[in-house]
Amino acid sequence: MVGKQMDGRHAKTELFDAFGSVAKALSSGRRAEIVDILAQGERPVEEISREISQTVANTSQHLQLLLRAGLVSTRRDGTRIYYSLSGPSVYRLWAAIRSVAQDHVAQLDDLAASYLGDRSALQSVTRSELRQRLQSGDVTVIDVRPQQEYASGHIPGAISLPVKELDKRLDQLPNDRTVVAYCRGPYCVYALDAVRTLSRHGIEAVRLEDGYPEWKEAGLPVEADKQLEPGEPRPTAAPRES
Amino acid sequence: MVGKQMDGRHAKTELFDAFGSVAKALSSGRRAEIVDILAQGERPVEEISREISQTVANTSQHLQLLLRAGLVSTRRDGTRIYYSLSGPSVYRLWAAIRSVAQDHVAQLDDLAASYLGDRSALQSVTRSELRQRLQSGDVTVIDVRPQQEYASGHIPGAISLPVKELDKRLDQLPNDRTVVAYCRGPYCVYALDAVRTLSRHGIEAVRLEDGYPEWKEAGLPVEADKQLEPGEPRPTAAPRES
DNA sequence: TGACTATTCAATTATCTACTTGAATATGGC
DNA sequence: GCCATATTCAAGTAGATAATTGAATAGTCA
Repeated sequence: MVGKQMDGRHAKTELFDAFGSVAKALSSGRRAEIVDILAQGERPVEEISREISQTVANTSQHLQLLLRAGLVSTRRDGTRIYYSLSGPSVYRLWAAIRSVAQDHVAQLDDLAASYLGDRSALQSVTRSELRQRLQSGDVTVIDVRPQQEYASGHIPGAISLPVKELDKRLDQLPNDRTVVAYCRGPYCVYALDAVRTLSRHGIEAVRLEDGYPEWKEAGLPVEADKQLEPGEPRPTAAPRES
Repeated sequence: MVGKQMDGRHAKTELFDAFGSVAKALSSGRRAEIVDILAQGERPVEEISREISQTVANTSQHLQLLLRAGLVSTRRDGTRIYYSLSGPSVYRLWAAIRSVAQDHVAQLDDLAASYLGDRSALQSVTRSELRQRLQSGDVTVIDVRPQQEYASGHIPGAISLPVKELDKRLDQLPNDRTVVAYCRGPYCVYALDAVRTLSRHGIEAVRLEDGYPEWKEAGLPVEADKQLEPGEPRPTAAPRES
């Protein structure tokens, strides 16, 4: 043989340790949050650190661990370093982890409820339902993530209406059509908050059952604004003057 | 609200820590090996400990960690406790980890080569190829895993011929038909060893590109010997007397 | 060039992990 | 009830991990 049965156990240990190191990269809740954010598109360190409520130094260390493990890659743009997922298999791994947690972690529903609030009163639509209703044109779809995430990829036909601006821009929404809100995924509060806000203002609103990354992963059509600067004119909701 | 924005960060931390704990369960190479074995079917502690070359006490602790994390469940049968994967999402998670490692861990090919040996000379067939050739009946398919694993599920039409017995039972194989060997999955040595052994003896042999769990996961037909006792008459290769 | 900003590095701390060893439980056969 | 076997528990150790703090790089822009 090729020197393999020489020490099969040692080689097997090293091989499976390599698989273990991939899992270890996601074994920290903070790194799981990072991957969830990067699933929306690339981000510089400082923004990630704000999202996960950690110091920049600590976030940088988490990111470098993810980088060494191969799950993310970097791109320098001037003084900023943008991190992104290395490929679609990384997102699929993240989705697989959520799925196991959903299926087999007893407390998960409680934890989700205490972060997301009570979802029982809020209606949701599936991806295929939304797709049909988009084609027949009888809904307004809003992307309630930060505009930057909308810019790096969104559902065609959706308008960008970040949940933080929702209160100020309610008048831009029709009140004779159902509004469908979507955000980062099944454990993101934005769409839920948006639906709650809209309902409170008498606008019929539902949410997409999961988020943009799941839509994209399912192979459904997506659209991106190529080069959008930070504080740029961006797609808005229904034009005021109409 | 429902007491959620009271401490959204704390709730988010706990939720994502729960996802992290799922990944952490697979962050040890030894536990990854355990999951790979349990993907073949349930197993008692002592056998698992032998497979992963660890003491029974240490293996037991790994298993209990997997149990607490929700990835495995147990069944008592007399004095033995059989561990098994809690559900299909756990296998999918394991497959997702391998896939990320394959795509993004630089040294993986080297590690795999040093455990599995040089695969370049050995032919493999895909699942769909194998399925077609099974239907046209022009191949002999052998399951080279330990017979117990064959018993708890195998490809219909395959015969059990554990790689450890292959040398003694070569005469049970036809030498006028191609033999297809399969085993536990893409990082299992058994099918590779079997193909090498058969080729050395002048029998045309190829391997299935991956293993039984992948076949089953793909939704292809499977077959199981329901209640098979440990040292029982088992399905054998071609009958001697024919 | 020099001030400014984004990111990384280095050193430290408290906590956790994998594995070992030896003893404790629990079940089934006699 | 008692022995044998399978599994778990408990205590200990060496090494790893997440987060903190403060300093060091490496680009940008005036």
